[in-house]
Amino acid sequence: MTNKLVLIDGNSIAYRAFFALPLLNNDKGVHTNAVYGFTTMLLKILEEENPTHMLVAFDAGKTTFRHKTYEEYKGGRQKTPPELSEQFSLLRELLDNFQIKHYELNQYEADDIIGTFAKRGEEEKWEVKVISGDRDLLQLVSDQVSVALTKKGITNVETYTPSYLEEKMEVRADQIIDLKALMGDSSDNIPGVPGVGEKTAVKLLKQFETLSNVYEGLEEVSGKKLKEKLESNKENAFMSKQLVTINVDTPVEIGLEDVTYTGYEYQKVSAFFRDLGFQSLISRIGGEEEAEKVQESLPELKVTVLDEVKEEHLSSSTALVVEMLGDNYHTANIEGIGLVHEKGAYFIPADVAVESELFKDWAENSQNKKAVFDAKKTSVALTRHGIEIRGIDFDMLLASYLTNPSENHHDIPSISHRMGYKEIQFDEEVYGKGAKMKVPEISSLSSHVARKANMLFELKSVMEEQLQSNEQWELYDELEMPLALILGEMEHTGVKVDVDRLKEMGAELEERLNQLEAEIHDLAGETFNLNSPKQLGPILFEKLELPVIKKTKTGYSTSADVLEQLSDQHEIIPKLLLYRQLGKLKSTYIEGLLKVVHDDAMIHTRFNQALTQTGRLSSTEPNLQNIPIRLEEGKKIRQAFIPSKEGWYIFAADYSQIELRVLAHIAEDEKLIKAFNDNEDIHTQTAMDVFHVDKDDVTDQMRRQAKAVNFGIVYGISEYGLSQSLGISRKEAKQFIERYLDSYPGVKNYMDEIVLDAKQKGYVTTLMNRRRYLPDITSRNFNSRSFAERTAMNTPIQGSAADIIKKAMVDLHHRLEEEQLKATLLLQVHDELILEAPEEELGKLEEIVSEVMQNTVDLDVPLLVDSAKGTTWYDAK
DNA sequence: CAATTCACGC
DNA sequence: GACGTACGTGAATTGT
Repeated sequence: MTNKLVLIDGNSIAYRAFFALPLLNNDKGVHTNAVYGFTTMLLKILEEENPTHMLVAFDAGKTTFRHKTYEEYKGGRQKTPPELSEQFSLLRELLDNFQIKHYELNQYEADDIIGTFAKRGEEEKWEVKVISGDRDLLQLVSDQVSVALTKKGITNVETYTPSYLEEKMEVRADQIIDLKALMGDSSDNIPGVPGVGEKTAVKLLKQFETLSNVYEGLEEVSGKKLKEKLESNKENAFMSKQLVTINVDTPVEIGLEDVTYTGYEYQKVSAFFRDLGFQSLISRIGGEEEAEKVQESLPELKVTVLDEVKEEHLSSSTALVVEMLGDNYHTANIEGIGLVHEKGAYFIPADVAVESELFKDWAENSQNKKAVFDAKKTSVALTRHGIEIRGIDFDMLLASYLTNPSENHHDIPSISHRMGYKEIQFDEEVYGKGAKMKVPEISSLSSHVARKANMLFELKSVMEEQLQSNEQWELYDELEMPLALILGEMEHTGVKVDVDRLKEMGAELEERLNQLEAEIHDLAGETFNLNSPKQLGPILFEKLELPVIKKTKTGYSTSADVLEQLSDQHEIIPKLLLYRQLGKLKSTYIEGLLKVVHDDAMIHTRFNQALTQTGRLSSTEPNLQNIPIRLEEGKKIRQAFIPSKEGWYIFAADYSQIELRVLAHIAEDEKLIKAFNDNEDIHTQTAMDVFHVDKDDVTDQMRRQAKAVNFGIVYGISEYGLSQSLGISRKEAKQFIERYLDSYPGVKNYMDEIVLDAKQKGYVTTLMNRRRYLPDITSRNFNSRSFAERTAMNTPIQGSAADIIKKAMVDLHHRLEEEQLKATLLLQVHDELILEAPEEELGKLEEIVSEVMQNTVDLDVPLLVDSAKGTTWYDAK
């Protein structure tokens, strides 16, 4: 079998990839688009070509031997964008991980290195393939050497063989140099013969074969002008020839034997992809076989699988992993437990652990310190098996989230890899994913779980130090850690649902939806899938000829704001809007909730405490933070949320305008502070200040607009966003914001300062030192930078509000225990807390909850709390 | 199974 | 002046 040498023009492909792809940012703020594009190209080559030898050549430095011939060589070129140049080191890392040789040589270009290797490969009668975006390389084409040029995009290439080249270019490969010499090349600043383009050059070469022949037979050239041009640019033409000629005898210090390619190691490459956030590429390179190989190659970790737990297996300072497959720890089975401490690494199968009195006693003793990943998950899972874990003194999940919230993968393997420990596999590699997820045999399982515990054991102190040095220890230790256990209790307790009521509402909705569907089909004159925007679009905008207001990537937009603008144009529109509204209620809230109700009519959501960039919680399966409230139809869903015990009530307490109060406090804006101290209606106050009118002259319209501006401030929306929400022009929106900032100089000052501060430090912080990194704040891209600036202004506001309510939860939990109340927390919805309590506690509860929430922090403005009780969530208003 | 569109909350 | 515009979760459709 003959050898196959693949030569890649590194710079050229990197450039192509960079400009073909949007400027991707990974979550650390490093641009990766060129690396990504390069990688997809590389993977394609490896799959299709099966090379035995491979080399990626790069240009070195700015000057080359060609500059001696012609100083202006490549003159006038735009300098490489910094967003690209910063990717070259990653590119080299990529190649190292793939075990592909890369090379550059001072004073020479990538072309010359490629030419030299192509020639050497040719001499050995190897098959050679060159990959580039640079047409100059076509001069290398021969019977042995083919050249693939990138077309549009990056993975699309056009492969030139001698015959294809001749057909396409109308000259032979050996004439390419002369062709270029005549034509010149504006991108390399090569003059050629001015006035001679591709057409003329091809014509001349067809007639004369070579450049020298053209000049020797100049008399026979047809056309007086052309003759003159050739005559007077003879020197340029020959110099150009010299410049475009690839040096096939470059003094490279490596030879063919140095570019042997024998394949790459799955583990290395997948770890690199994981670091860069190339998730999609991992599955592309990953096969089960490779995953198994990796496991064999992992370094030893001696794990003892226990069939009985004994004293000697336990320690007062242990890393503990309670392993479950799947995300939902309210239902998932425990597969086993990993323990690592000074005496060794152990794996306890689930049934052994759960039945062991010794293990239970150890776990419930707070003197035994446990380092875990996800304290909430761990405690809920153990609680389900009758074990109340105490003494958790480290949560890697929270530590990782607090030190680097922008990271998307807070799991033990990902964190370990980021910290430089690669001797652990990803869950996906061990368990598979999706439908293929399964528990492996015990040796793989125990080894993987023990390795996780081992990483906890190894990394605890480093991560703790990081929290300390970030001044986030208090945030971690006194806020998030205690909160995790409180949230765990809330989740485990669950919320009771009136299933019959839900079903009743579902049946009612069903009827109304059927009726509406029939009416809409009737009005449209045909039946179609009402839930398909793709089918609805043509009916509204073609058949019924309604004006097109907005388009999406794939067709007409039929979103609510578009439909609202059309609502008096056709009677079908209001019906559609109603259909959508009711359809949403039925599918998401009725059917969605029914799907997750347990047999005992309880719902157990999961609060994600390590997800949002601002510090807020989120809620899943189901999301209980977006149960309808604005429209009466939807609000009725809340009638299905009821107390879990007879004679109990739902009790709800919410902060009034917490974000704006936080803004007043951190911006130290006197006017805002005064407004809150005087307990003014804040939107009316804003309207008075922005429009310079008296309280009595504030119209509903003015208050509405002021409210939208306040909303914009709190959520960090742009001028565009404000203009959309108010239905005004961007210019007007801009004026509103300016008038707002003129009215509140303290706020203006804060906004300016926080952006400067973020630029200088690279991150912003909240009241309790939560961080958000903003790498884009110095971006030269207007959009990225603007977004980062708005985020810098908004995150301290929203994040501090999140800090405050979290602290209120910790304080309240403590207080409820202290007062020995039966009342218990059920839910948190960003600025409100939902509890349930027996009737006799309601009076006391109202007092306590308000007091705790209002006094959990001391701001320059009062925090106001509204509370209410009811026999359902709906009635607690 | 992933991407797209839409809609709900704060 | 263009760019594509608060953060989340989830459902349905559609194309791979």
